[in-house]
Amino acid sequence: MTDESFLGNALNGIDAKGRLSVPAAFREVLAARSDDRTLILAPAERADCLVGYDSSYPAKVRAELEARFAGDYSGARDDHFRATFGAAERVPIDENGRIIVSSAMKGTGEFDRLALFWGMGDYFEVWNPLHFVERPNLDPRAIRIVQRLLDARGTA
Amino acid sequence: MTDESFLGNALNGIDAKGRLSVPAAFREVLAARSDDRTLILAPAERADCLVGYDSSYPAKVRAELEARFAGDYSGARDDHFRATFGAAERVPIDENGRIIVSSAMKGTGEFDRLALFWGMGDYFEVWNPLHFVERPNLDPRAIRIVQRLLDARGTA
DNA sequence: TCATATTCCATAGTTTCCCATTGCCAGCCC
DNA sequence: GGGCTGGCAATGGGAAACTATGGAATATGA
Repeated sequence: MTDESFLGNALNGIDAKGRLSVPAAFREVLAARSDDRTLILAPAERADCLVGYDSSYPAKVRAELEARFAGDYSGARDDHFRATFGAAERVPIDENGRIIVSSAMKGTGEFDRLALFWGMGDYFEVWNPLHFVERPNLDPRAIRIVQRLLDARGTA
Repeated sequence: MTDESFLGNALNGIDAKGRLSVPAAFREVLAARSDDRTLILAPAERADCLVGYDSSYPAKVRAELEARFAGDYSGARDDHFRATFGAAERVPIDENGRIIVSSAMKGTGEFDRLALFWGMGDYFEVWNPLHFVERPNLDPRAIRIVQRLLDARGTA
């Protein structure tokens, strides 16, 4: 089987109802990894963007966290679980391949009208493209890709 | 199979009669985990909030506690069991998806008019949102999510 | 009998579903 | 090679369904 990694990128619009098309290439990877039509969205740990996974992710993270905090009955353990699960969402993908970006996620990702999907191998990120291109220390070739996508949309 | 974890969050109102809507997403997880229309509410062990879970979960809690206190025949062990089980309640979910928050639980969770549901993977928490946002050492992104929810309600 | 608690019904605001439209790309035929 | 054509991806709008919540009606108990 082909290795199911999230590759590539796409710039899609968020409409007035909060609807956002998931790129077809990513939908295929999601379907190959777990066969229900949902994905998991969560705040990224080190950037103001979102991360997306297939729906097998919560079980994996739960196992990891429980191993890591085995025997730890402190509040720190609880705070970790809070940040991991309470801030994430399970989002269904509709017949047209779209998800609804809740207002909470819109706030966390600081989106306005556009969302940039960016493959990260095991998962993908969803950015406000305007933040992406201003990120320092990022490969300038990646930034140029996004700038061309923005230009193709008509400038902003 | 879809992994049934409690993910996400919701801020709902407690009305004059003590009625509180359980978020639909959590109701689905509860139903998937144990098909009766009730949930268990209990004081949280390490924070001034409540924890909620489906009715198959107490057995798991008991197993965990027994492992944790294996060989411990002190009063501390008994006090833990007292706090965990005696103070818990089984609460029915009505046709509209609501529960009644008893005055005991209102006191334990220190609620006034609003209740914050927060997913923790295997279970969920119910907070007075004003306490949640003041919790030190909690991920600031989680706090911002709740602050936005509070703002959306009209400030308090 | 009165107060308290519970069930039932009503409604407003969203959200979800369904169908239509547009634009792009690939392949095919001429 | 140029142009036609078919399929799919992304997007837009309207209608139906559902969530959260308020109030009224009925039961329950002191």
